[in-house]
Amino acid sequence: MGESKQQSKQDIREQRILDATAELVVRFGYDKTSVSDIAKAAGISKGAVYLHFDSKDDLLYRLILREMLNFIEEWKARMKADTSEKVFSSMYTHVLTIMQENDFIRTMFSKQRWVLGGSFLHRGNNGIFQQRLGLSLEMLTKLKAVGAIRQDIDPHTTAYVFNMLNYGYLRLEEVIPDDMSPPTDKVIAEVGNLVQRHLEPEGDGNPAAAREIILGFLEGASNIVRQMFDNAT
Amino acid sequence: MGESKQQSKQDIREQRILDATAELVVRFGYDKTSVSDIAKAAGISKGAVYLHFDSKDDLLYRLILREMLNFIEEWKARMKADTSEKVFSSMYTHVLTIMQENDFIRTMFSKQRWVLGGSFLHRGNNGIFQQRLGLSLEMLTKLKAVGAIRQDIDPHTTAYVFNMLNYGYLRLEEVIPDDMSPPTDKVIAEVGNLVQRHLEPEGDGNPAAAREIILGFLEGASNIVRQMFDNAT
DNA sequence: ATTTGACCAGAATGACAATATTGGTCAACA
DNA sequence: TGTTGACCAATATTGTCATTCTGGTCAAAT
Repeated sequence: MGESKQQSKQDIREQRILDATAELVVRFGYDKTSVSDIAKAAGISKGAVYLHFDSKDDLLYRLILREMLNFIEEWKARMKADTSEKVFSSMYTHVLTIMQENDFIRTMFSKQRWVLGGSFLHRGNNGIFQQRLGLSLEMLTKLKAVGAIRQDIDPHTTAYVFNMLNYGYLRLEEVIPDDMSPPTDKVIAEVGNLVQRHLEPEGDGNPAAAREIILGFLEGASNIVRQMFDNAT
Repeated sequence: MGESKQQSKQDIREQRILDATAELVVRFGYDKTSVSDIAKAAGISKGAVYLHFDSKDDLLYRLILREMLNFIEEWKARMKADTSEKVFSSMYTHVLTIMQENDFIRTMFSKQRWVLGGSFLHRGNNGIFQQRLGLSLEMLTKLKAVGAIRQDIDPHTTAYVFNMLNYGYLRLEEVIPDDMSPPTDKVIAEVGNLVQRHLEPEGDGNPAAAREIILGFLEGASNIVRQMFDNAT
């Protein structure tokens, strides 16, 4: 850390390009967003974009990694700042809240194919999403091992059900008209309670141990993405 | 009950038409299914279809009503046959199971626009689905009033969250590859537990009262659809 | 050493005509 | 009486091709 000022200026412009891309991709989708549009939105020439990224695909790939990293870091920060004993509720409400507040993340996870566009996904970049299930599975397994969640819970099935919840949360709004939906913060709180009650063992459980495992999981996830990031640079 | 044999024969053919329609619509969608195809699959001429139904739209509308009625009746039957004390779990596992077993219902609720086709929905037939939320809201309100569920539950929000679960259940399989998904019956059981734990009040709750209300709700829903059915004939 | 924008080959788009299908009708038929 | 399938206007689909737009490059300008 502590790079030269020149490097830093390059970095700032790179971030501006990524910002512009995120905004345009959310609005129009990857396929309908041209490199010229991105350059224009970032206030530079098209050629300059290629000074930072190998290709349009590379640009999107790097954007996804950046947003995933931000997402996990934000999640970790909120978890650390949250001292509530209801760790599972906290964990879940934070994810949903961050998703709600980050346009790109939300759109990417819900619209998926539409936003990223067939062209990008049909190039083998599909696997980025599939490890989400694997990671939360591992976390549940650990939580069960130390007795921080009910013992009659099957991690694999539960991981899947949580993904159901997540996906339903992201997509139900397409189906239910706005004026029939309860306020978002109420929905998030309710889901938090739901998760808490489902996982919490009889008695007091073991919130401290659970916290450790969850933070460890986030740390691990963060490292994985960071490593993908470095490999791509 | 007890109609003439002539009437009955007409009815049988009407059902065959509806059966054929259901099968074709699930496979190809409403817009891509032609009346001639339906007639051919039902083993009659195209003109005969119009002896039973005013229009193609009318045909689909009646099919939807029939399937919804079957769905509710099946649900009611299973609830009556199920004497478990975990009423909420039962209620939910039965819905999911029926959905799993009924191609048309499952497809209709998950693919919606795609299956029913823009042409049908853009004619104001959209409202059919939206009262689902309203009904389960009413049911939760009653359950709360008699103390059969936790008192800190907000019926509106909870109804929405349950719809999230439902919708996620139907659509997640599009995103998670089959070989990563746990067996369906495990998922259904897990969701049942989740719902049970979320609604169940401290202590033993009041399963008997809950059963009554749920069955009453199903009865009401059944009647509503039946009335729509009669109005459309 | 940077940054640009004119430039290129290939892909996407849209206007249009030719063609095929559609939902629905009805005279002829059984 | 109950059923059919040829028939029709309206709509949807297909094939075409000139035009535009795309991602990516690179000589020229700064």
